[in-house]
Amino acid sequence: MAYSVDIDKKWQKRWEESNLYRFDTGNLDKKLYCLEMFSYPSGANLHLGHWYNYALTDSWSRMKRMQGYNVFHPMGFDAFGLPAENYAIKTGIHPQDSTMSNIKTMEEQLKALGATYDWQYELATCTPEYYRWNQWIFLRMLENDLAYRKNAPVNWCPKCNTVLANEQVIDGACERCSSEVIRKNMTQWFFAITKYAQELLDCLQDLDWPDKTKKIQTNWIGRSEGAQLSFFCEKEGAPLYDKDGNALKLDVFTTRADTLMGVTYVVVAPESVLCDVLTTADQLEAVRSYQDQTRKASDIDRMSTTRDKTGVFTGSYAVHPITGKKVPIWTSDYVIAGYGTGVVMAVPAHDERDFEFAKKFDLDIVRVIASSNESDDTLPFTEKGILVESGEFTGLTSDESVHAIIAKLSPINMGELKINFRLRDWLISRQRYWGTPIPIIHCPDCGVIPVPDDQLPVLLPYDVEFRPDGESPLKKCRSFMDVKCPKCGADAHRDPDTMDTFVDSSWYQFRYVDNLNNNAIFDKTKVNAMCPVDKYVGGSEHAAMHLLYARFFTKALRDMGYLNFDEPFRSLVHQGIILGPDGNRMSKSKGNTVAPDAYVSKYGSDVFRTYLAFGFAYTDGGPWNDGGIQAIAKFTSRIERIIEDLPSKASIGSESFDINAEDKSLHYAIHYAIKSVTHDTERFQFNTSIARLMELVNAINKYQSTSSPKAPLLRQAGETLLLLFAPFAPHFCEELWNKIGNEYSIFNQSWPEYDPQALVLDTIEIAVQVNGQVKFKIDIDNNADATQVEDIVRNDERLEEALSGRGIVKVIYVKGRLINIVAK
RNA sequence: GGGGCUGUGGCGGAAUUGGCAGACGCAGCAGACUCAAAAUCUGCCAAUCGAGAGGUUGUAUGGGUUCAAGUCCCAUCAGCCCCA
Repeated sequence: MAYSVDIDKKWQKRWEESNLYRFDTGNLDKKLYCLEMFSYPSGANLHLGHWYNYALTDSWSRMKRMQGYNVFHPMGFDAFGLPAENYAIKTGIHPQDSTMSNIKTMEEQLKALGATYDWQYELATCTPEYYRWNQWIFLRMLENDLAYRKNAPVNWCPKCNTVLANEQVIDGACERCSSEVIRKNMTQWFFAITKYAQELLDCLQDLDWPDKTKKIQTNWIGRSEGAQLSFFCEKEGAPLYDKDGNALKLDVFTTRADTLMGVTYVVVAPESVLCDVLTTADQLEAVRSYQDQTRKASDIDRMSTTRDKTGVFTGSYAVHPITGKKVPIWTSDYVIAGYGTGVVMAVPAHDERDFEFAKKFDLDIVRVIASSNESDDTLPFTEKGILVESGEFTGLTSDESVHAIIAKLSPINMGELKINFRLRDWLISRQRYWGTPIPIIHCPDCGVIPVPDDQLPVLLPYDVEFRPDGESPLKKCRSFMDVKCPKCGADAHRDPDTMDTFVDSSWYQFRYVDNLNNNAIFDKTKVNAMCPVDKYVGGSEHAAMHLLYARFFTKALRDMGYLNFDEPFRSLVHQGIILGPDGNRMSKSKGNTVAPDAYVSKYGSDVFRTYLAFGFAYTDGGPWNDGGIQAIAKFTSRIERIIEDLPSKASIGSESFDINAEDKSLHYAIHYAIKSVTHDTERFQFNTSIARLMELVNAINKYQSTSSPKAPLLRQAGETLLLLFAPFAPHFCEELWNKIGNEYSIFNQSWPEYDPQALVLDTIEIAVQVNGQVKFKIDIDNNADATQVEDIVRNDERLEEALSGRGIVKVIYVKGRLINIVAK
């Protein structure tokens, strides 16, 4: 029977019945935890991106299995999230119903892919058995001061009366009704990821992760060394005090404390509380209207350096900590409340944005830094240099002056060296239904009260109203909201928000290991034995958020005593993106999508999988090409023919035979294929692995047509070919392995090992270069050393012509590759 | 705006990490088998000059380092991705 989707089904059934992929919990010494990022169960079928990620990582793990590793390869579903809820608003179909039915479909399709998943370890984040532990972690974070509440801005659509996620805001407008989105403050929950900022940065270097991912995280964390300086302030002619009666200080963070003497004004973010405090009665109207205006701008726009500068004077003044001089306090949207302290000292002479702002509003510009090396220092001059016009600091270099300035300010508590991180604490509250309820009760008397552990899970209610009318669905659900205070018994209400779904995916890699545990989040011993994940594969779009959050959770759980390692994912690979045939990202609106199902039913899963392996550089991806899959179908039928003609086991006698050159060359081809396929597959270079297998097929075909092919050698070649190809085309190879009378299963066989001796050739060809340019080639003995090779070349008649009269200056021999003659 | 990545034949892509550029495949061309077609097999296939042997140029562009650069450095151009 020729290979088809029926062969797929036949072996999928057999594998399942024989529990071939059941993980062996008894042999953890050789465990290997291989994990792909789990998927969101969307309505559509498994798409090409899923196949590309899952099928090829499966090939990798199959090789590992054959190499003797006890591979743990689970699969699950990232099942909470916005799309299901939006779908419910549109169609009235409940997120739970649509999600559960999508999961069912995807399970079927994942099985059709023919992967080695052990489905006993499956999980779905939307089940109470899972999200209960999100709540449990939240409570532990709360106990350990890693969770707290504060006011933070949300995107608010005034027409829909609802909070929008960032991805629902398109060009500053609501994706549903197109009205302008504004920023609005709400009290929300945060996880204190910034407490781990330094460790998250420090541990990066030891991870086997792509450099660019590490770089993205480094930038995301954004460590900068600088100073925090303080300014007292005056409003309506009198000093300002805070609520404790101390003089109010404006703290600013700067990496350029050396420019302090050039400060000519101070800027506060319009949305910060300080802005309201500082605004004088005269300026109130102007500031209010400016605040309204900036609520509409996104942070990205606001940080743009090309944007036209806007701003308003608050009416108050800051007092320079060294000169005592008063400088005006402005508010402008180029300062953002969430970043640093929300206040900056402006030094227009030495900062481009300050310069532009000062020009526009006619503020003073005072040079305090001059070039130290005669280079052009036209203002704004943003480099370091020598201080000028800086009183006692004049003449110091920028670096020296920072220490001098801090030395002066630090004793009076007006300045200190400080490290600042760009990383912000993680806002986890979502004003949404389809997520994990936050296990908090708000009591009018006792305040914020955590739900006791023994009352978990706080179940997400099923009967809710999805109509968007300004209230989150949970808030309208009386049966959910109304609750007694666990402390005093008074009427209280639950927190109406749910958690960001990144919470779910921050620790699922640990839950897989002990997914059925009803008494604990997971067993510590099991997790310590099975984790961290040895190979993690998923899209690079998660480089910053998911991967950082999961690292944070690991460290937090470690410090709370629930596990004892530092990092969740030891080794990481990102697959590329497969584009439509037109080279654009696939999308329904462009009409360039490619659905795997049609190809799988036409050619079988293995042809499709192999094409994915062969057609692209795995980490790059690239445009889909229909022709390529034909080539793979042709390739598999060539293998089928080779295997059909393979000498049977019985026909192979034990008598020895003389080895001729053709035998030797096939023997070489076999071992060369073993070596390169092993090496390339290990590194996720699937395309070259398949290329080497094609070469082996070519070599076998060539050998078959020689005068006296030897049966044992042919048999060995055929079997090796099947073993090496099995990870890519598992059903196909299992079928052929069975057909040639070998025992079930091919995946219980050992991965072939190459014999280095087989790869040693008697003679090799090397290139002869003159000044780096190849002139001719010579055959040399494999063992020849540099002097012997040089002799051969010097005696070669072609050399004279190549030199064309020049003399030999130097000779460089690169063993087995080339010899370069430097001539003049 | 900031940050990151990529640039190699008609196409997808290789290149032992600084050592013979274009492996492997697609498409194309020529041939074998066939009454014919399909399938299969064999050969050719970067550009340019040359009948040929062979020469010259060539990895986005311009410079640089090196005995040697697709690979390292600087600048420019183009495309793609990310930004709580």
